[in-house]
Order: sequence, then C-alpha cells, then structure tokens
Amino acid sequence: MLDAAEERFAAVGFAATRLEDVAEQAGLRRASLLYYFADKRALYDAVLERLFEGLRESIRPALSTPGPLQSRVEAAVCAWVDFVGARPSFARLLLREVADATPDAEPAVLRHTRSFAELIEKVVAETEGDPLHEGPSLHPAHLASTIAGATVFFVAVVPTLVPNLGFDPLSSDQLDAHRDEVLRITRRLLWNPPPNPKAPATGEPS
Amino acid sequence: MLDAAEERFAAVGFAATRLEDVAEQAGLRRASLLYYFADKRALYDAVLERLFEGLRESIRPALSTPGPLQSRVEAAVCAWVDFVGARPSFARLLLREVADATPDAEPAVLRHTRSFAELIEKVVAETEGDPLHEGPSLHPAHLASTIAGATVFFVAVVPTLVPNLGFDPLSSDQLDAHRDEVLRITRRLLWNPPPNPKAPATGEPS
DNA sequence: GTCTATAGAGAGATAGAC
DNA sequence: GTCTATCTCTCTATAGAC
Repeated sequence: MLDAAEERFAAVGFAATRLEDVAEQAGLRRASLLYYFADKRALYDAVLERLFEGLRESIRPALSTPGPLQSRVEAAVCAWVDFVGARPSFARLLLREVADATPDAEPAVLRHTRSFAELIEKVVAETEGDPLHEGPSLHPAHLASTIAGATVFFVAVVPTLVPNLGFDPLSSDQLDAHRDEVLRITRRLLWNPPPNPKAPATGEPS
Repeated sequence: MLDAAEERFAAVGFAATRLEDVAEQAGLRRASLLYYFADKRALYDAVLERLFEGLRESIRPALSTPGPLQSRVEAAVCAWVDFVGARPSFARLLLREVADATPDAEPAVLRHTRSFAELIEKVVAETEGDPLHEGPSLHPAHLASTIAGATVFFVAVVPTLVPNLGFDPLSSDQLDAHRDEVLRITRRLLWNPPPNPKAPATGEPS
C-alpha cells in the first residue's frame, strides 16, 4: 500500500498521481485507500515519513559508532549513498520535494531535512576544533548540497537520461565508484579545504 | 508571458500549474494564453526550449574557443554554474524533469539532454588520447551527474532548505566558491582519476 | 487579439450497502 | 473493511461576441 503510493508519487509526482492508480497497484479500490488515510495528502506524508525514517535509521549508527570524527562522517556518507542507491524512488521523491521548496512556501520536506541540517552543523562544529582542520572552511551547506545532489542525480538521472550506457549505474560496482567519489569530495571539503580559492582554467592540471 | 509560465512551472510543476495563474501573472486571461499556445503542454515546451537554448548558447562559446581541451572543458563548467546560478527557475524545472524521467516514459527533457550527453562523450573521447590522462577513467556519466546534481542542488536547495544561513547562496561570492569546488571535482575526475578505488574511512585524511 | 461564457473531462472525497 | 455509486469541484479547452 505504501509501496504502491511511493512508486506512483515518485514516478509522476503528487499532483499527477491518481488515487485510482495507487489503489490498483495495491490491489484494492480508491475508496478503501481513504479508509486508511484521511486524504491524498496524508498518504503522501506517510510515504515521506517512512522513507526519511529509514534514512535516519541508516545514518544514525554510522554517526554514533565510537571512533574519530572523520570515520563517523565518512561512514554516514557511505550510509547515505547506499541508502539512496538502493531506493531510486527516494531519489525521485527528494528531487520533487526539493523543487517544491520555494522560499515562501515551507515544504513538507523541511521538517525532515532540518534534523539533518542540525546534524551537519554539529559535526562541523566539532570539526572546527579538530586538529585535522586547517584554515577557514566553506559553509556546510556547500558540502551537503554537493553530496546530496551528486548522489540523487546519479541514482535518478543516469539510468534514464544517459542512453546506451552499457552497464547498470545501480549495480554495486558503479555505486561503489560513486561512493568513493563522494567520499573524496567529503574529505577534501571538510579536512582539506581548497588552498587557493580562485584559479580559473589555465590549460594545466592542478 | 514565457516568464510567467516559467515561474509557475518551476514553482509548482506542470500538473499543479493553473493556466489561470500564469495568465494573471502575465497580465491577461486564460483564453488569451491559448491564442498563442495550442495548449498547456505547448506552453511548457516553449518554456523548456527557451531555457535550454539559453544554456546551449552559454556553453557553446566556452567549448569552441581555441585552446587546450582542459581549458575548454573548465570554461564550459564555469558557464554551466554561472547559467544555473543566475536562473533558479531553471534549476527547479530541471529537478522536476529529471524526476519525471522514468526508464519507460521518455521525458521531454531527453531531447535537450541528449546533445549534452553527446558533447560529453566527444570531450571524453578526446581526453582518452590526452597525454594528461592516465589510467582508466570513470564513465562520463559519473562526472556529468555529479556536476549537474551538485550545482542544481546548491542553487535550488540551499536558499530554501537551510535555515538561518546568514548569507545569500546566490551571491557572487558563494557562487564563486561553488564554481571552484565544481572545477576541482572536474579536474580530478577527468585528468586525475582516483589512484586507488577503494579505501573506506580509516580515521586518517588522504 | 482579447475577452466572457460554457462545455466537458477528470479526479478527490463521501454515502451507504454488504 | 471493502466495495459501488455519486457528489462536487477544479481546470483545460473551445465557442463566439467585440
């Protein structure tokens, strides 16, 4: 039931999703759906809630495991990539939620993302006092949006928009490659900030 | 008129956009809109066409300017970041189009993205013979989705989903920082591929 | 070209039988 | 709990006056 809703909402979005289709995919009728959920919106919120709860549960152990800060952060990033890589629906839904998030209208997703924002800030605050940290770093929003965007795009876009790929982007090989890439970005952004923040293209590798 | 449509489609998506609102924002009536555009879809396509045409025009000179391959690619990446950074509507519309792109239903945007995919492949093909290039590289899809996702997320997400930021993510300072970051990612992915493609978190910086 | 008025379809939500 | 039938509303698209 939530599975069917998740699939439809992810595929076509909230407005374009017909309760009819969700019901059919779940093996019952429109009216029966509304016995369990007050209305379409409640169903949607339940889908979102379940997904974000799963994400939190995936990332929590990575962060709470004892060890150096860097290990915990990198484990969290791995958990993120693994979670999204295994759930293309989540990637799509997140893309839509993000697009809905206009400066005025606070979207539903903000309730879920806020906890992650706080988490990141906490981690970065610890990092400021970390011996590995040197020089002024970028605001964590740079890191978060880069990681989130890169992974979500990779999972949602590559399988559909890159023609004749010759391999499955969601295979463990490719996801491993993507995860390593994201890890390297994370390391540099948090523990190895850019030494000279300008340098446009000059025709020579760094 | 296209401006009004672009704003609405970007803000709430195709299905949730009411022609009524577009018309109001454009200063005329619903029916008059349909005098210029056959139907809602045609209006949407026109919006998309104008935006992607602008993007192509922004990137073309960067690539066609004579000079080493790396300079051209990096200039193109700069043009990309500048273009998206100046057009949050485009970032949102792209997020929605990407989410709509299911493996079965070929979305409208594929027509626009295909030219970019071909472009990237051409560049990467040249790179294979580039003396700077060493070792097997990742498929360009990794690079493309990382860059696209990072920038689009930065432009669309940070201003709305990160509370109390204290600065404007779309200011030239912040966009500069983001562009530099994306450039560094580009350089490493194309001309300096990861030496050892595993290495999970160990508690030590690279 | 722009408008008012209206046709017509689609889909969310409810009533009530079983 | 699940269904059929129906109500109701919204929104696209068209007809036709000016």
